[in-house]
Amino acid sequence: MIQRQKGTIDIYGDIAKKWKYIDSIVDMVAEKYNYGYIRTPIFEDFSLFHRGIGDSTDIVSKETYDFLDKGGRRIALRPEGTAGVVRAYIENKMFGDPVQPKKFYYNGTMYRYERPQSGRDREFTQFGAEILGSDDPISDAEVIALAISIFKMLGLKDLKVKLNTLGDTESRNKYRQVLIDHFKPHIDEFCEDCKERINKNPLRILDCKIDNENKLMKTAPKTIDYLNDESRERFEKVQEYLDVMGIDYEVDPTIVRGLDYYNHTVFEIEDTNPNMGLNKVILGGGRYNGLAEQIEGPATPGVGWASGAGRVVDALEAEGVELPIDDGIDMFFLYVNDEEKRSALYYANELREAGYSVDTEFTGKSLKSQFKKADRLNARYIAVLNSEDLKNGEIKIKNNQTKEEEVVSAEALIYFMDEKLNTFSEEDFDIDELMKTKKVKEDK
RNA sequence: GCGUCAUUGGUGAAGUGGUUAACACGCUGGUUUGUGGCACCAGUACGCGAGAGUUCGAUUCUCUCAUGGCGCCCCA
Repeated sequence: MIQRQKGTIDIYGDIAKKWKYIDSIVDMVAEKYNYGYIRTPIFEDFSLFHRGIGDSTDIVSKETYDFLDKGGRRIALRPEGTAGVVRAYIENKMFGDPVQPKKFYYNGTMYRYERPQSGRDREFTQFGAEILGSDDPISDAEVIALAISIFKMLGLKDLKVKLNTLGDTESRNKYRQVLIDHFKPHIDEFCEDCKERINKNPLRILDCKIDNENKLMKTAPKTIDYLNDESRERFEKVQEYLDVMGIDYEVDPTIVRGLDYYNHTVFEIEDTNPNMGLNKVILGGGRYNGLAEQIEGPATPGVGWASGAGRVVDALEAEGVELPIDDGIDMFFLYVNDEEKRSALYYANELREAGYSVDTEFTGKSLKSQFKKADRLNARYIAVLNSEDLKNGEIKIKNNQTKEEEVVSAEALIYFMDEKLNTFSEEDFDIDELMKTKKVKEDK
């Protein structure tokens, strides 16, 4: 049997509804912040992700899903969204657009060639946002605000923003050296991986799970202490702007990005719910002023983030958030004979065009099993078609909650549905409650 | 790439080197010729991830592969 590829998943049924709902919230909130939807190719030239030199070059090529196409071109499936967006910005000369900065959001599948494990598949979905063309800290703050808005709108509550700065290249290099000087004399006390990391990417020692109790970790120098004035001021501004928007955050000196094009602001958002397990980070991002130049475009400052949709689903699960996913259908048509079947088809079609969700029997099973099916589909009403009734221009409709049955004129079927399903009841809208929440907002 | 545990029907799963692979849910039909969700009865794996080996005989033992879970590396 042909099975799906390692590290891929099929999304369908109720889970698919969740994903669609998340997508719709991302769209809605991003549009409110005036971010434009961008869709870049899933495959790109390998070198887009394998540019230049740096600590992480080996890693990037090791885990990139790449291949030679029939023309001998080296193709990579995109491992992340940012590089493609920056490439598109440059290639389409969007830097020439009079409205700057350009603000983008995307949502799509990404690929990494690695062994699947908890929360990590080979094909996975990320949504993300980028601001290109602004070096002002307001953009750092806004992009974080957008992320928080999306998560809040989804119903997540246990959110923690962790913020740090890597400073500019000068500050970063200085810090890097100080860090090496700090760990090097005692590197024997650390794990094998850290002994590697001190040469390849010393910042990542701070992330080590094995050595995190080592006293040198706590006494390790902090990036903040090695910032030059410009970098420090910028970091303070980012915090100031977050304060203005009332966004809680925590400065965490251990937040570090693996890739070397990051500078200045870096951040992560965690879901702190105890049910989350090991993978608490649901979003990561930062400023990448050097990236555009690395891919041979005009120097363009940028800041953005990406969030794994799978992790967000996990977070919703962990927090027990009930998504307002409308399941169930308005009407299910039952029939037995062929004449009734045609009527089912006719009226189902009519109701669908009037905007109702309707289904009917396909397999011609017993009435008993049709009732069961209607229940499974969570039908609010069941129409039991009967030749006798149809002759009189009538349809028997059963309310599947109350089990009450009434005979309705077939002509007035849509009117019947309008009356039953389309009216606002007092319970749907609690005006006082709405006003109360509005007031609280205004008081702030 | 490394380590580790797993893989039995539509689903959850039990199980043994040897005539019929439990049990439950579900599904189909019937009791009840076209108003169900209850109850009872019956049916429901030419098959135990794939391939090879050991054996008189393997779903059960061994090996290889595939996939999954967890962890490591790495994490954009």
